[in-house]
Amino acid sequence: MRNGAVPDVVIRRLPLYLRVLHRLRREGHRTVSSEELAHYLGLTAAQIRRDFSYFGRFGKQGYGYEVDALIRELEAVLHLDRTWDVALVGYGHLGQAIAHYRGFVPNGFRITAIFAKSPEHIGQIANGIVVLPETEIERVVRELGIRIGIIAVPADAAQEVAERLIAGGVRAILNYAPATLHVPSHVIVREIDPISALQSMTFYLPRMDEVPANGVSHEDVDFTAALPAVRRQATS
Amino acid sequence: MRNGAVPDVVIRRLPLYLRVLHRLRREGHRTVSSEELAHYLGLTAAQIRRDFSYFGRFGKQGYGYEVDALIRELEAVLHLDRTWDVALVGYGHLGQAIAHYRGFVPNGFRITAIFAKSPEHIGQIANGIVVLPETEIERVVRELGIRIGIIAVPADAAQEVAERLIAGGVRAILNYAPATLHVPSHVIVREIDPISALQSMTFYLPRMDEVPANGVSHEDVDFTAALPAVRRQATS
DNA sequence: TGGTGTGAATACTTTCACAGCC
DNA sequence: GGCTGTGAAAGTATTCACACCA
Repeated sequence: MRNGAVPDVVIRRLPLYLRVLHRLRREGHRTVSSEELAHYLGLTAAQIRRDFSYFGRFGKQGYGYEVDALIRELEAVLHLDRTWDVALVGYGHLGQAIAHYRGFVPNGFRITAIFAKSPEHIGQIANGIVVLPETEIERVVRELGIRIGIIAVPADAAQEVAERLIAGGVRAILNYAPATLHVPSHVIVREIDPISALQSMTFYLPRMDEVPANGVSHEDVDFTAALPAVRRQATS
Repeated sequence: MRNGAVPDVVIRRLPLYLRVLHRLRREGHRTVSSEELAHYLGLTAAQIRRDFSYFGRFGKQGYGYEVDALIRELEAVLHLDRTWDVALVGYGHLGQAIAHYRGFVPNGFRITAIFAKSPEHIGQIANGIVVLPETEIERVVRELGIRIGIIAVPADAAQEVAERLIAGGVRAILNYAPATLHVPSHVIVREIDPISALQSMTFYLPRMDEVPANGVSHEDVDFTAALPAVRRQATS
């Protein structure tokens, strides 16, 4: 296993493990079993043990995993034992919301450059960062050594922005634009696409507005014996 | 699998097909081949034909697909030949951005109820909708017959909000909170999680100069096989 | 005893490759 | 000739089930 490739689907689960582990640590748990983790995440214990096994033997038989040590291991695997600078492109409604989001820093990311096209946005200041014109992307990204970009521009501008980011040295793109980016194979892209997520859920909803006569009422529902919907999806 | 016949992974691709098809129609294309669609989406032609084959025979041999007809077929499959009402819970930074997003309506969704906890938000008006207290969720969602909810509250409030939405009749949840929701099996959940997306990409980024001394390095990982945005490059 | 790590089995997804039809 | 739809094959991912160990 050591020399083999790690499936991307495994990599995408690691941040979810970290999220739960941080919560457990906050709540004072010292150890955790694969069974408990599975419960919290709506996965199976075997899957969690298998996932960890790609990277090492983090557990102790008859005991489980030490929360603290496991966090350190997984953060090292994901290269989260440092802070990553991020370039944000787009400063409309969405871009501004992203620029002001307080969740990046505690999770290892820091927006250190912001770019916009519209003259009304350029020169504004967000969290102490001056919004620069998009023509500066390549130069600034290169000078700051930024490897991660967030695209929050309209769909028809996304490809061009991606190319500028990549020209400046970006290797990972978080794409909020509803467009498929065409990038070279050394660049990774993840999509944030709420419209697609909604549109894929309506498949499972009956067309009619009325609640079926035999529908399940909430009193019948067992929220603790979780069979979370997480299992039927990957990422959004 | 909720549906029993069609894999969820296929369902999640259908909105992407629709997105490209709408663009093609806007640009005046009358027909399209699986090969072209594959190119635009970074998938393979065989995969696209296979996906469509779960729902019918939409193409014409030697010819391809009629863009217009294919859009209608896929929208019918996804139950997008109507408008879906959506309840939004949370009216902080994120909730407000969602409430004002103009992309829902042209894609079949309309926010018709908004709920918040904080007294400073309750009573505000967004797009003509009064922000109601979260205690009203169950009653209002039931009275309006809403089946889709968007959760944009802090992680530690998300489970309770989900339960209220479900109690009111919601069957599909778009969850922006960084928390795993535990829901009964007749409810579907999709996650919007930019932090996890970022954290899973850093795995593939070398830490500055250094290559991990042991463990799996990014070169061992076959992400071309897992990442659509990357694979297209090889195909084209 | 309780829980890990992992071969083997199973389940799922994608791709190949080609018959068939326009 | 060109392109779909689909059996069959190949490739991935998950789950089972148990040896083994603290």
